[in-house]
Amino acid sequence: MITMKELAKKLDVSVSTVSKALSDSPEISPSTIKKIKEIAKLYNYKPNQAALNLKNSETKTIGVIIPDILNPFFAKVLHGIEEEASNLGYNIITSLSNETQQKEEQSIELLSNGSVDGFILSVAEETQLTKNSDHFKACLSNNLPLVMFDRVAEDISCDKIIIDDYKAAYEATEFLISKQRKHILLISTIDNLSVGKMRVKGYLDAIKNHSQKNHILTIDKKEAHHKILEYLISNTNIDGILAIDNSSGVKGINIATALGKKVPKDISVIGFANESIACYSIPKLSTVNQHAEDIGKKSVNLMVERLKNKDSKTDPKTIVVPIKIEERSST
Amino acid sequence: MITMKELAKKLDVSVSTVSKALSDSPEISPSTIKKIKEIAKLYNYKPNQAALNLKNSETKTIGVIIPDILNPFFAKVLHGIEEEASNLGYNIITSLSNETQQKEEQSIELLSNGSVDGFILSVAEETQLTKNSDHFKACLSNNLPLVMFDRVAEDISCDKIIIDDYKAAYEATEFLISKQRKHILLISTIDNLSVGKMRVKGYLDAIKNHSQKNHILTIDKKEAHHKILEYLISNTNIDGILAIDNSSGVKGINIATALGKKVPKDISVIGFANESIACYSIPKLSTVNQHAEDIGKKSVNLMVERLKNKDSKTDPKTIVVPIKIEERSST
DNA sequence: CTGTTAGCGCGTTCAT
DNA sequence: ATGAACGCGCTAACAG
Repeated sequence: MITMKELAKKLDVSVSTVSKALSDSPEISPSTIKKIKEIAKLYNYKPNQAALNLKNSETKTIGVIIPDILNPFFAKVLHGIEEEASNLGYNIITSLSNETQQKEEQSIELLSNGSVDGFILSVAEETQLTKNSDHFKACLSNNLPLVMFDRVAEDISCDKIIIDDYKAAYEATEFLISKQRKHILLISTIDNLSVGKMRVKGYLDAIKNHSQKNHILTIDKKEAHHKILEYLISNTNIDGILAIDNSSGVKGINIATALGKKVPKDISVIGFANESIACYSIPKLSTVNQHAEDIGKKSVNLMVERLKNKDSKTDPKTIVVPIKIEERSST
Repeated sequence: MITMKELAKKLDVSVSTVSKALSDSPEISPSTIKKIKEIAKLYNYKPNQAALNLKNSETKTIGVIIPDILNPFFAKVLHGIEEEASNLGYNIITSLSNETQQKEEQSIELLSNGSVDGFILSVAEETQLTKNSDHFKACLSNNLPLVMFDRVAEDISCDKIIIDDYKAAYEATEFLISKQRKHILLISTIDNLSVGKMRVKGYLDAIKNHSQKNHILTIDKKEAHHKILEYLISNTNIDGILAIDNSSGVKGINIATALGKKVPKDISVIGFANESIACYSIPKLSTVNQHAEDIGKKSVNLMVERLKNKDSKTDPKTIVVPIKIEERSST
């Protein structure tokens, strides 16, 4: 990497002349500007990012902490974040918490040293259980802005992007009811998460308001197949499934089919997922589309806006992203 | 963020004393070391990363360019990369090429300014078609090490991590043959990729050596369902499927089942995928496990090793990661 | 044992 | 129109 100093020596001018020329300063004569720019291009000069970071005390880099990159929802959000950040001239440093609080804390700690200008994150499962948010507070008192998406910490005052999980589940349930379903089963592998709890609430209220009986199956992801199979065998009256995580819906269809049921004639299924998973069943799973990419993009927008107005202490915003029910042949 | 300068002023010592004290220099008396460390902890002092980057002209950051984060194989590799990098004290800046050459070039260009110490990447689909590798060359001539994994550029001399795609497909085919399969269909959505071509070769040779007839279905991912269905309807003799991408195997099972075939009695299926996708069919798909996390970890190891010996020009290595056939109930 | 100086690469005064 | 000097935060060489 060639430096200004070296360019200056080659042309026998001063470093500051080079600096000014490269930024088209009116102080420098057009001819020398041309000369300097030519040699800069020739040697493929690029301003050293580390030096700029130090000088400007900003890095144009956002720290992103993702709980689980194998979850297609988070993968999509990351995609949205990366795209928008790239468009706005920001880089992202990605950390994966793997749902542990320890890694989440460590990531924040390690990057809170001038490596990033702020954090975009979704709270790790473990952190949602312990409800410990000291590391988030440390972040803010460190003057590093925070944007939380999807899974947020209630007691932290920062920008947030969420979907209306209650409403989403309520509407999805009503959607099944509108299909004349009388025994709708809710399947959840995420009952320990804030979003999971809200979805269950939405389901229960919809069920209640339509005077139906609720059926809830709470399971661990690893034993999903086994438990769903068992449940559907013992409860043959189930004619609708609302899967509030992203994988149980497809499994539900496949298991129901294996049991000889016709989907959607005998049983309707809808899940919180997206096309990339919905296509792994026949018929394709209907979904509550959470617009993951959008969530990512909006997170970056919030972050960049806040970085621009670092001094002016505007109030934290919470943006609720609308969901959309995408009907496919499973309902 | 408090600086050394400020700490120094508080204790009325010089900045270099603070610096030395914090690194336990024997030049400083134990008592002042203690004093300085205490106040440093009190004010939560952290060395400014930008300053260190500038001083050491290294960032302890690796640029990672992933073609498609929704592909679980790449998601897993990223997981491995992140984990190993984190263990070794490195951060990663992640870019997504979305399979385009333009974004791949842009990412390299943007980060080749002291933002990262090197790149770990898998070549974008488009780049594999155009065979243009000027941006990779620029990288190397810029003295930024390159590690390519899975999809590599043949004409670039750098460290590489691959699986033996030829052998993997050959063995997977023989595995099906050992199950008495006589009409094995190869399904591919990645015939334009180097890895896809090698897998087809492996399949063809295995088929030939066992005097069977080959059946190849090359399709676009978007129309996979439709085309596979069509093919299986017109070719009822197919009794085995080798899916060389990560999604067609599950689809194959589901479609065969929908057509009334018993898996694996009537038809055996094996795919290049992993547990996270294999579980979306009944029975679960058997897979050629590519040890994605391992590939990620090894990539980081290669990179870090090369960064350590920047001066000594050791020859580029190509590491071949062994694959493993994981039989599940679909074969 | 502690302090002064210099320099990493850059942009921004302030002089000339 | 050009150059010299300074500082961002840190470490290392050199003085005392």
